[in-house]
Amino acid sequence: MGATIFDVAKHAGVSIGTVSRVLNNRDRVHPKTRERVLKSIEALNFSANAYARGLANQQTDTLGLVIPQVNDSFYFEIVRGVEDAATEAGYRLLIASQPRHSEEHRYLDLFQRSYVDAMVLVAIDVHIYELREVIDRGVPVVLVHQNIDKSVPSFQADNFGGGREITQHLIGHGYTRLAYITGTDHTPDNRDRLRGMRDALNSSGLSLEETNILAGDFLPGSGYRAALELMRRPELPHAIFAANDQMAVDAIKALREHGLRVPDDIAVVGFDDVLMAQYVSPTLTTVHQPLYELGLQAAQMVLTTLQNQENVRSPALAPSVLLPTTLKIRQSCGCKG
Amino acid sequence: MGATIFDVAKHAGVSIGTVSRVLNNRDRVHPKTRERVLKSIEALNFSANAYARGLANQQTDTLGLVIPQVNDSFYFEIVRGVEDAATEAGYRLLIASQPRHSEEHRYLDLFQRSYVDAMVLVAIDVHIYELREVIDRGVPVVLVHQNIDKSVPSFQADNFGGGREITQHLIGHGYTRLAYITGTDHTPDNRDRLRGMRDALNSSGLSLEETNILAGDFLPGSGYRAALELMRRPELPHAIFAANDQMAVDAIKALREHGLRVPDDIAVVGFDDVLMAQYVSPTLTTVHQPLYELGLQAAQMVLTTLQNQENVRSPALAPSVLLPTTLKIRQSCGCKG
DNA sequence: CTTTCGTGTGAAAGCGCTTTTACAACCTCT
DNA sequence: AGAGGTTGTAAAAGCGCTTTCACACGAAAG
Repeated sequence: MGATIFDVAKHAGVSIGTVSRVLNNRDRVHPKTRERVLKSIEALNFSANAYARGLANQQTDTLGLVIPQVNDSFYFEIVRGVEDAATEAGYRLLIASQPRHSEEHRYLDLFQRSYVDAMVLVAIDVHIYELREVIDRGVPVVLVHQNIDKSVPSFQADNFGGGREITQHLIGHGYTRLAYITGTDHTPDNRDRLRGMRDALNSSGLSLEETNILAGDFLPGSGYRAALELMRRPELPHAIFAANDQMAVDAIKALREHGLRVPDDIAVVGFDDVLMAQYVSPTLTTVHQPLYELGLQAAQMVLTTLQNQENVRSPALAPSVLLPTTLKIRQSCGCKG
Repeated sequence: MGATIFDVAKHAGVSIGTVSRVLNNRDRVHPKTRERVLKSIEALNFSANAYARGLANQQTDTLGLVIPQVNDSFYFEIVRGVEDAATEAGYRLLIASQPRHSEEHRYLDLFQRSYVDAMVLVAIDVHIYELREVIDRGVPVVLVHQNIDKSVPSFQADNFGGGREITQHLIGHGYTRLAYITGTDHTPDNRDRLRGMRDALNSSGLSLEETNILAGDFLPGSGYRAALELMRRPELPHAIFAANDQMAVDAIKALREHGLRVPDDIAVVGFDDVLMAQYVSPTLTTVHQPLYELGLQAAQMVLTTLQNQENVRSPALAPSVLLPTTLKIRQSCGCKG
């Protein structure tokens, strides 16, 4: 048990009120008194109990972060961004994770008890009315990698733009017959990437045949199966665009196992730019997502909202920020590596 | 602002003390009264304020976790383990990160203010006297991937055993001239892996020549340089053991760029079993570290200590747990893939 | 020399909860 | 029927802090 504000007061020969005022630079305290209090704080190695403070202040300087429970570390970059923003602003970071598509939202209760001042939700399936409840309580919320309602601010990578850009790149190679391996169907990530692909094709007078859309699920295995399926066809596409790197790598594996050369016989590209993309052979052309930035900016936004208390509950200005992706040109599309 | 215990009391027609007793299953409450209180809690959607509770209880059901600020996501698996253990035990997780070798320990102050009940420190350079202060305050601490003092419990991967095992495997291939690319010199990880390697060699009547120990730093780039250095020698070693996968992959890159085939001309193995090890070509033989388990068990241990308050401050029984690593045999050592 | 005003500080209430203390109400014996 | 035990509950103190309120003091004004 460390020293309390009471100990400091006694040591400095003042009242606890004065110590508190020194601590918070509230009101005016005589310079000499302040000096004395500061010395006592130093001497006793005093540090104000955040919980007592939270109770008295009705705010806790704590940011709640929810991330999906995934077995890869894809989301960790986002956490780093959020952590940096929180630390920067003098906030603590309380973390909860939960299964990606769980209906039960433990963290909502957790965060309510813990009185987090704001929340960042990463790729979490949540209903708008649950969020409204939180927001109406004065706790600003921001979504990352998810966008369920216009009234809740969100930060996402520009999946559409990324999908379009990488498709344009494939078209630039002269490929006209393209195939797409989908992610889980209902996710906006998957849909937007596909939309981007279609947009690029259409702009070039090309189109994506329905039969060249292969069902995948973002997980390893489905990329492999999709490639097998394509190889059963009389005619191979020129290039495959997989909704994420994991499936792209898997597809390449299947193709090579059947004697096809990538990118010479068929090009394959992915999405995400996971670390591994640089190390597979051939190195994988893909779209980089600004994960760190996403986390950083989302957290900064929500903390700023908090500081300008005014508009927390105003659904009016809920920006939906799209951060640009970057095309990472490597070997698997046919470019020199 | 949610309902308070006072609101519940009024709604149920009892005193707040009774509500508290129901909440904590303390003392006996008449079944009928309990029922009534429970209903009111339900009706008002009441959830006890964790901060008020923390203040009254002098404990906060919060576990503090410190992880190094690294730009790769290597430590994320540990975080998952810790998070699972915390959730399981009904604890919240407060996360702080800091530069790997920073002298300044923000988190100590942070955690003191926040009154975390226990702390898990991952790969953090910290002085024993700083920890003693914390521990003497009754906050149990456990170290992961670090072991600064016998009086503080720690969880580590068995780097020695892992280094020995993979070296034995190389020897089994018939390789006798081995080289080692070091990590940052002073880390125990690096030292133990090297010790393990030496041990295996000595047991087979072999030895590691000093000139075959190349200075690396765990970072990409140094593996590349070390391989270049080796290729300048009149005679190549049969195999290279790099202190981590990153450097191993980099070394392979350098070797291949100079026309050497891995593993035919020279074998290369790593340590860590990062995700990428499965995707490089050739796939990388390496040592898997039980990261999730490390985090899980460390957190479980520290929370158990907390529950059996007795021995928190007793330096007597501070177990130093070594979790076994697993050899991941892939292609880069010369085995069939 | 009294009145007014600003300045600095102490006393005390309150944040939401846990826990101790005290005491009614009801039983169970003799 | 009264003494002695249980049981269930209310009342109140306390956790460490912030903040309001009031007030003492000295300076400026009348």
